[in-house]
Amino acid sequence: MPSPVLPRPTDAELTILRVLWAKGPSTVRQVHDVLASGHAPGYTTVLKLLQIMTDKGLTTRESLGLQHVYTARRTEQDTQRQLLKDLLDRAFDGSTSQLVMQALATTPASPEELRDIRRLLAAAAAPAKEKKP
Amino acid sequence: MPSPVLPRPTDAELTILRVLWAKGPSTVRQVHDVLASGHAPGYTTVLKLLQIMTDKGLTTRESLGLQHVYTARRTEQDTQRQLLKDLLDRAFDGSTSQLVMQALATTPASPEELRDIRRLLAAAAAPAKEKKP
DNA sequence: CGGGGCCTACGAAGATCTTCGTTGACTTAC
DNA sequence: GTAAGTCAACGAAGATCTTCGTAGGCCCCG
Repeated sequence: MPSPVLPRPTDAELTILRVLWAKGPSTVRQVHDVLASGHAPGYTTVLKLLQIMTDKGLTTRESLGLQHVYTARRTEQDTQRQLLKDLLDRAFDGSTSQLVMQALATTPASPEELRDIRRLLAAAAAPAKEKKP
Repeated sequence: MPSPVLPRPTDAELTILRVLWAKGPSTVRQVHDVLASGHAPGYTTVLKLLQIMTDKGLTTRESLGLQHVYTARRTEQDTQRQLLKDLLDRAFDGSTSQLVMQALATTPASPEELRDIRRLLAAAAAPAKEKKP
């Protein structure tokens, strides 16, 4: 039985996870190649991180011939929510509205983003209507 | 001139900062007493953290007789924005609207919060009216 | 067969974070 | 003036995070 509650991914782990989310299940080589840019970790570093993440339960691993294919265990959205929840508790005393306000104050959202958010707000305000038959 | 860019506070540091924000400039003793609950760090731990934070520039220190009084260097809001910006870049690919949507999806905001957010949205959506070229 | 190129595994170094024990200085109470 | 309490400083232990070097296995190409 894996762990029911997964730890918060560290910075380096999150970097790896983002590749897995973007590219889907990948080998160490594939992840490493995607990250190949200015300040990229070495191949064995990526390998080690994926091993550790698999130990922690953040990823799963299957053998494909010689290589191993790693898959993110939680979706990007779930992880985003976990990180937000964590930040909410640690820095915003649980106040979602404060968090949202600071977020909007920090980066002036584009009109499209504002529209999206407004739409979401409308949905959040009237969740009862979303009942499925 | 101090440091132009302060490091992201760690978890334990944030715990201390929250006390400083809530109570204002405080001595080690005062911070420690506020934290006195189930899983609170010892006195010397709080002291050490405040020393480190002062080294990093997260706090400042003045002598008051024998004791030292520590003050948070950045406001709570500034720090919240820093943390949000950081999370935005690390986990949301810079998309504020995605972040806001996840935040709202995670914790169903209360009607009051929704109203606050809507009001903020209105303000954010119409900043152009303030500008008169 | 033998070498070069893949791959995983392992261990360990170095950095950072969190914690606290101990020490020595000063202050107050007897 | 001595004892008990409070305080800052220091060092170091233990945990975690990030990085990589090295070793060994497998495969293909000559």
